[in-house]
Amino acid sequence: MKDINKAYNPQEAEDRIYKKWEDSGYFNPDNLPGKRPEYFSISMPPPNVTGVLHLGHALENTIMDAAIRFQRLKGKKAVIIPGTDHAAVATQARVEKNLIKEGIKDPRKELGREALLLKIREYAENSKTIIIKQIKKMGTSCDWSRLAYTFDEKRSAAVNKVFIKMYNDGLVYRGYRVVNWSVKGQSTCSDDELVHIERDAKFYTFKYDKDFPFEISTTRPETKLGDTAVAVNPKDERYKKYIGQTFTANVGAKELLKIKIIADPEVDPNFGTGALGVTPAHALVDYEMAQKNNLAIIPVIGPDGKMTEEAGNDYAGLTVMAAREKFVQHLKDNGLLSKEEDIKQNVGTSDRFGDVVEVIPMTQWWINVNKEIPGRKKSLKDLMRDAVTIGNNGDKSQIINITPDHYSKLYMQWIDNLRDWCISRQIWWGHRIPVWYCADCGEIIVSENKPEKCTKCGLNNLRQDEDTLDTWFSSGLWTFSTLGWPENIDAKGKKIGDLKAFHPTTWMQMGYEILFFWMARMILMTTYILEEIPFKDVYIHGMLRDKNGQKFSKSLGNGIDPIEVANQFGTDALRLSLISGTSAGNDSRFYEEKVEGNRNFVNKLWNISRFILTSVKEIKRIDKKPKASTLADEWILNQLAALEINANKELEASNFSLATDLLRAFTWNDFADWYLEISKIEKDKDEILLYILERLLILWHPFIPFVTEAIWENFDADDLLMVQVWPSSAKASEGTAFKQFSLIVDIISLIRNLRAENKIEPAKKVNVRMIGGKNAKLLKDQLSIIQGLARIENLEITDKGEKPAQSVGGVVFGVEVYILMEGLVDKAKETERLTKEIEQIKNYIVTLEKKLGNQEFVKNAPKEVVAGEEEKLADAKGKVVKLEEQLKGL
RNA sequence: GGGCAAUUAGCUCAGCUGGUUAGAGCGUUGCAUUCACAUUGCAAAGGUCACUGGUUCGAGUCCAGUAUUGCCCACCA
Repeated sequence: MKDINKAYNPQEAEDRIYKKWEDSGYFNPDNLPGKRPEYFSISMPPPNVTGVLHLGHALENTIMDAAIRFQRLKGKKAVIIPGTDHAAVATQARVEKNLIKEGIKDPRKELGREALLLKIREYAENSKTIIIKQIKKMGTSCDWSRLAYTFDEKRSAAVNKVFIKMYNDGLVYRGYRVVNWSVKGQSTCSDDELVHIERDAKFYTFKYDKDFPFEISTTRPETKLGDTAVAVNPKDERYKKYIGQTFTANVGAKELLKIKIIADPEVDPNFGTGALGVTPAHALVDYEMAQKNNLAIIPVIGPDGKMTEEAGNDYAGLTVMAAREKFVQHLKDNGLLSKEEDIKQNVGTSDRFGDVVEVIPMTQWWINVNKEIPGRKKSLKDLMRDAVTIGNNGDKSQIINITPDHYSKLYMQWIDNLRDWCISRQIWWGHRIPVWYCADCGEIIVSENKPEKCTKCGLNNLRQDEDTLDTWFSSGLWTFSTLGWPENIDAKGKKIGDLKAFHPTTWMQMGYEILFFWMARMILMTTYILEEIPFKDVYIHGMLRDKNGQKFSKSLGNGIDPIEVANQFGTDALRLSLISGTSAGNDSRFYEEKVEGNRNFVNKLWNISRFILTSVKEIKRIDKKPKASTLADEWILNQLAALEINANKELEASNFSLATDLLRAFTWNDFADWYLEISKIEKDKDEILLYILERLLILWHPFIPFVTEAIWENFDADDLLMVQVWPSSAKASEGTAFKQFSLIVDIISLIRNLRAENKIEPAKKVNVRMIGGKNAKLLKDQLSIIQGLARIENLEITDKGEKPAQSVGGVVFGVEVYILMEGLVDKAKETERLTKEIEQIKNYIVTLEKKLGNQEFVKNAPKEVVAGEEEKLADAKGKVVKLEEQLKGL
């Protein structure tokens, strides 16, 4: 007899089993056994090297791994390409913060570029090591031989290539425009990197000077030193006469302000005075108005967050707040300020550095999203739209399918609002922009490596651009840069190698919070570079929250370390907790009790196996479906077949939670509670037990890979569980076995009640003549009654007489049972219900037939309406047939 | 201001294209347990599917409106 532990011990099994998987080489699709014509590839969203994995990562790993293990079992060439992300700003910000804690006041100044980069690299490498270890702990079956990093040599080469191509196509340009500037981080950030917060502000109403004809209102008086216009609504009678005029105003700036009165329909006449002071240098809207009206741009705030010389001697060098106070004082002193109100204001803050960003005009690198791509007749924006609507290049097989569907609306809305993407950053950790400036002639050379000499003047006084690229630039290339782009494009421009084998990737999962950051950028980059979509299906998962529905966050201190949970309850229990009871796109709560319950389930499965493996005569694999010799056998095999079909269906549709529900119901309720109990009485079920167990292990494997593989070790199998063949039943019938069985259960239930009420003597044998035929749905409960009975030794149910007419019968516990059909207690009720429903639908059919028989209707109604009605009719008729069959079966 | 979602048992959540008497896990209550499993078993209680209308032979499911909650976007200076 096998010796198997009483309880499953994940600590003992997990590391050993992961190593076994790794050693097998099966994480690499090239090593998978058998012919595998179809591929299934997943790019792992690379975790940032800013620290360790959190629960969200654990969720992602679980989802991805469940998907890939399922596909691997299904015989696909399945691969997860793993990797990590250098996360430019995020990582540098984190390391700088740490250094400041250690007492270095200004890390950039004190350490300099090289030394600081060294520190960050050290931190990143350390982080990477931890992250990889943690991913392994989660059981994720990714192909480590293809491990990538957004900042490694290959990915850097890809980044440079793409930048250069975009530059040559005129999509990347260098331009002087207003940017979002984090004074604290001393870097730009893109529109998406802003987090809007509401704060209290003062709203001032005043005149520029005493000669100015009317008042304006603002929350940023200090920026008024750089105003070059006032915008009013063209319909506003108060100001109509001024439109087109230019006034000069003395506000104390370096030069007199020349204020042109311009008309803009966007100006709300009812807000403030209805006149808006336009500061092109320090507000995006104002900047856009300046572009339209050809206005001067006067920066009065510098990148250091202090007032510039343009602001005038009184203000230059002051911080923004100090300048504001001073300017307001100036207005008060001169009787120019007429109102000061408290209002709520929305401001953008840097998501990484946390400070309120200043809008400042600067020369930066941009990606033009509206310009036509040479030879494509489309802009990048168009490509991004096409990918989720008509398909890339109008090819319907190149449509990205987003689950849940409504996120595609959000995506489209984002594209509509998309402006040119500012891609240069002034931080140091990241891909340096491959652009060289000639100090002698000012030539700009775009090149991957430092050119020997200037292409224009021939001198070699070249300096590389100091800036680095937005981290999402490299992330956008992820699906193809990890598959060997650009080497894997041959001379004819055809894909070869991994790129051919696995791109477009099959499936992608991500949280909705990076839909714009990442998904959108991947679509942009991939459709542009490869003229292909990056992935066919995107599964959007929700966010995990704590027990009270709060977000997990460092500041709240409610974080849960997934590794700790895995250590305590086992990785399988953790995985099951993350994936069950959730649905795509919706947030879910995570709490310990849930994990505990799943730990219990994992243990249950372990014990089911323990029971089977220790009680069978010989542990062996059963290839062919065993023959059912009793009703119970027939029933459970039928249930299993149904499970195989339905679990497969749900998994194909990425309904992970539904699949686990089905599996759990079968495993615990049908198989353990019920069939195993019967097997203790009805003997000789070794084959069926082993057959079901084997299949159950495969079906469960995508979700709880460790325990299933651990149990599998007891089979004398020639290969790992992870590469077995996914069972696929062609069909399951609800056939007679199912019905008969539920009837038998009902009988036993009735007898038990009669005994309990002393209507029959407990020891007396009974002849079954009728049944309390309630409802098949109660089956579950009734099955457990059987189990209860199974423990009563003296119970015997027989009908030694001849088999009654109009009866069904079968063998339970080795006892023959016959049930008279005519005595069904609930037959009348059921008949009534069915009759009523049939009648209802028949009425409907008559209505429909009348409608379709009406020539007028058929002639006048649109084709699809008629077709729809016909479909409804067929549907209804089918239902009647089904119901009538049911009625007959009673 | 614009948009997207959610509202189902005490709690956390499922419920696919409308079709038997709306489900699970946890929790609660009672009972059992030398049996593979106390990380157990059995049973019970617990729901006008937010509200109001509509479509339909039939609505938790589709539509409209209301309320509440959450999220995203946005230049009210």
